[in-house]
Amino acid sequence: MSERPVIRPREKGDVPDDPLSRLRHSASHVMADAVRRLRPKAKVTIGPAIENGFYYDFDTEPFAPEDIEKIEAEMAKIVAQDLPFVRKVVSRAEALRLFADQGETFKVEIIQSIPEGDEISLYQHGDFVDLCAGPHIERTGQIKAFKVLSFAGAYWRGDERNPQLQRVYGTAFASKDDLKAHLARLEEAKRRDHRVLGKQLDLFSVDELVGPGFVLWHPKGAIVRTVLEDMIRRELVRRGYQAVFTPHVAREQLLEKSGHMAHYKENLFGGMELDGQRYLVRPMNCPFHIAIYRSQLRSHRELPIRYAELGSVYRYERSGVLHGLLRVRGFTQDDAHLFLREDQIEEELAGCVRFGLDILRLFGFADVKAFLATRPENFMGEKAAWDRAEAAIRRVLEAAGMPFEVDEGGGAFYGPKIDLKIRDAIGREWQCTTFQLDFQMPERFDLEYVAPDGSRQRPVMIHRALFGSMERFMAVLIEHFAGAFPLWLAPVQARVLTVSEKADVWGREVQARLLAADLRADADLSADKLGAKIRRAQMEKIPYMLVVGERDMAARVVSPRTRDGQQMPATPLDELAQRLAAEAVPPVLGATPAEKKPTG
RNA sequence: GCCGGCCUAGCUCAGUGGUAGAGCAUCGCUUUCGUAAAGCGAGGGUCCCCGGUUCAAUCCCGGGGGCCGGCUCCA
Repeated sequence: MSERPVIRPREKGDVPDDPLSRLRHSASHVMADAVRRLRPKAKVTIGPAIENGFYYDFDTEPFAPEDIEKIEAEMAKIVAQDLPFVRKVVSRAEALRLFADQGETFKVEIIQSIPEGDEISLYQHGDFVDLCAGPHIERTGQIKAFKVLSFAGAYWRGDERNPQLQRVYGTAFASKDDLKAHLARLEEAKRRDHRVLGKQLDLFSVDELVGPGFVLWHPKGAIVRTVLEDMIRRELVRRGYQAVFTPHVAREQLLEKSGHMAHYKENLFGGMELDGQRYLVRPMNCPFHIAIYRSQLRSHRELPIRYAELGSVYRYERSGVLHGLLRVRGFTQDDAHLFLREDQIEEELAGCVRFGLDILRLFGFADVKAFLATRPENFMGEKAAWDRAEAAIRRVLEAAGMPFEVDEGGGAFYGPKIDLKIRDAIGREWQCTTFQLDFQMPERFDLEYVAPDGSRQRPVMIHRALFGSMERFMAVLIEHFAGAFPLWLAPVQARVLTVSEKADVWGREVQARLLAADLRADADLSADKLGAKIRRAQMEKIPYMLVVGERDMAARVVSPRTRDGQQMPATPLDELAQRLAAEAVPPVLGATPAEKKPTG
């Protein structure tokens, strides 16, 4: 099963034509004009509006950071001139001549790729003419709020075999306030960056010596992960899954059989040869679970079989793509493989979707969208089976009342799949959960079960992961909660803060009582003043700060304060311990699962 | 992998062709304090690594590594 990428909002294909996109598209023309004024030799290519702004790609020398202001200043002049955008339809020959004369070889290439018979239009403002389908705003003066954001290398037509161009990113909004709000959102996202918070909160690190893309979970990060894992394990049992453990290394033949050697070779990690045998570190768990399935003859009565494992896998990812916990080279999937009869597809998928939604809701991810990827050109297996499977998926999603989009032909060659996308606290979308139907692996491994009539039948597989990977989900959670984990997840749930040394005895007793109530509690008995202790605890985003001074000690109470700065009335220790313990229990999942236990 | 930027104390960052600094953290002493930083003092550096230029390199040049923004990729 693949670890799915983050879906960063991005336009592709169709040209959007809402007013804001139109404004941004026009702003990209103005930017291209500005760059051409600054660098007459720069060749222009394309410059579309995108989700939160626009970009334009140029064939020119790389830009330097100080070019941002220069380009902005030049753009401001063009805006101030309030030039009209003029549309003009020209013949193919005219267009070709115009851009060829200017040496705009990329534009010439674009014109040549426009289907014969399509209208070719130009948009001009001032002296700047661009090949463009439009539409645009009326005048440059309408661009009231814009900003050049960054530079990047980008390949011509997005193909890395093509020359690399210089991309300039910018954004534009209808008003200065909107722009300001957007820049504030960018700041907020930066503030929540899991890489920054991971360091500040001492959750994890990546060490150059250990290797890029390999995560070291520090004690506090390990607590969060353990809580998540415990919750998963508990739910797996409730839903009829069986936990298995399998090795992280295997003989090369296993991955040859699974097709990974052929289809996944460039991502395989660390081959080694021992005793004349070649071994590889695993990039996926499925072949191992399949090996367990194959260890004995299976009856139709046993199905569905659901093997689950928090399976660590290693994949070589190109160095430039690594990113915090979101894109790593070693990670642990909350993986499971279901082996079923074809007539069980619908019910099992429904169970998977329910399971996934239940889990996601625990973290406050209520806005979940599904994406159904259907049969691609080079599909494997029988068309009729695909049709049945896709129909089953649609029924499942409809029954679950889930909005879903269809990605026609976007499925893997071995089967259709469903991905769930969640929206986090500041509106960004992430994809973690995935369910993939697989007709191919059972074939490759010649999996069978004995049908009621005694015949040997081939099972279908479902690969599924709910968190996707522990690493990725952790990153999403850190950013979603901005590091302030809910009580049940917080590495330190409560910290005792003594006002002075005189309360140390009581402070220790309070901590002991909390520990006895299964709370993750520590105590700050340092010689610092209370204000400093509070500040430290605040920065660690500890949910409860329990202030104890001499007054509290005398009354056998504690004075709690929450991390949102709220002071609560002094509370007797026992009462507080019970209350916090009750509040710290991991949330219970929804309806009792309907899945039946596999018969043993 | 590709384009660009960056790498200085544990962390965040100043800085210079003549081998280096701040704040926080750490350690010691003083302070015993009631809701977001008490005071004083001390220790701490292969200025990412390897080569080159130079009388002299943390600084300039070349190569390598890592990180960051993108691109490409993510069966």
